[in-house]
Amino acid sequence: MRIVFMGSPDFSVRALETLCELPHEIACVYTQPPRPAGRGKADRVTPVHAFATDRGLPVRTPKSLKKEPEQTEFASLNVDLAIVVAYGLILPQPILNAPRLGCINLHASLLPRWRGAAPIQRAIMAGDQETGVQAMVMEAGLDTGPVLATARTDVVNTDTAGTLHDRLSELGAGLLPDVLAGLERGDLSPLSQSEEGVTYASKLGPEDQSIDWTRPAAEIDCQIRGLSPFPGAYAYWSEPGSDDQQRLKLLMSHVEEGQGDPGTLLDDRLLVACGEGAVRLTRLQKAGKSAMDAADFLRGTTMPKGSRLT
RNA sequence: CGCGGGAUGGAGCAGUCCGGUAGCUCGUCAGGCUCAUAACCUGAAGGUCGUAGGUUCAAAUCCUACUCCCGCAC
Repeated sequence: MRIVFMGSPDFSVRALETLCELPHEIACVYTQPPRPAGRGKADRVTPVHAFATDRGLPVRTPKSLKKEPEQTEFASLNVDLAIVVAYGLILPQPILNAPRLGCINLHASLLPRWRGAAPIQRAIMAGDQETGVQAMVMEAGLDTGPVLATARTDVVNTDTAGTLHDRLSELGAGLLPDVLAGLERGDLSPLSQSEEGVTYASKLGPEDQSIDWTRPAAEIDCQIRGLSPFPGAYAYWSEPGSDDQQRLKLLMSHVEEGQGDPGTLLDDRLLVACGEGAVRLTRLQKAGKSAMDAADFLRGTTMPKGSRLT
């Protein structure tokens, strides 16, 4: 088949790599345009862009697909299928209609749960025990199309958004060979999504990152792991006798017994009282420093029992 | 030219302002002790102080350029 791949972040790269190994022709790779990002202000190409360039694949980076010239150009590729994995642009109906077999999307949740932007993080933050990745037929609605294939995985209490991201990326790529073969034969049976259990994984914002210590420990633990390693949950702490608050990024934790005034350190080894129970911080990062495990962190920073995180 | 922090034995840090024998907590190794819930005691090894120049009798420390890491913002 002649295929267009559309994707942007690291999550998509694994799928593109798999696609390269399959006996199909990649007509073009669409990805988000280079933008000023990171420190400095240099334009950065997306991970998909970098990978495609490396493989010598043609790349296009339109800012939008809503205008007719882009749509015409897309249609003129005359492809059988578009595979979309975390592309980051809305595909208008003319685009969806252009490929002979339509557009399929890989989405990192068990739909209809966690439709939208940040399904991996939201699944952990909500304490889901299981999640997965699905291939679906794209429709105009946001992640509403019928499902073609599913891979499931348990979410364990040592998972972070990072570990889950890597696993789902791998599982998603693994769905492609069978899905493409099935589409080619025309013998897949798309399964409409349930109308119940719909949730939306809204984009992460600053309000998701700050910790409310009055919440139960289990929820805070999920918040910390769901935002790790990126963008990170954070708390403020000031050394005893000092007024400067320093921002600490909290990257890993687990729930332990304990109770006290929410936010108070219950020992000198990073056990923090929550509204219900306590969390032990096991990996964290000071501003300007690299992330480190609790044991390393405590060699250079003393956080005595009784001091407070806010 | 977005703002800012940082690089010092294996780990995490102090020392830099005010130049003068490289220090702390841990780890490692050797010996001792024997139940101390992060065991303890004694001893030892281990560092051209990110790189390249410059100033100086003397540079981790002052000056210049560069590399790499990170926080914010985007």
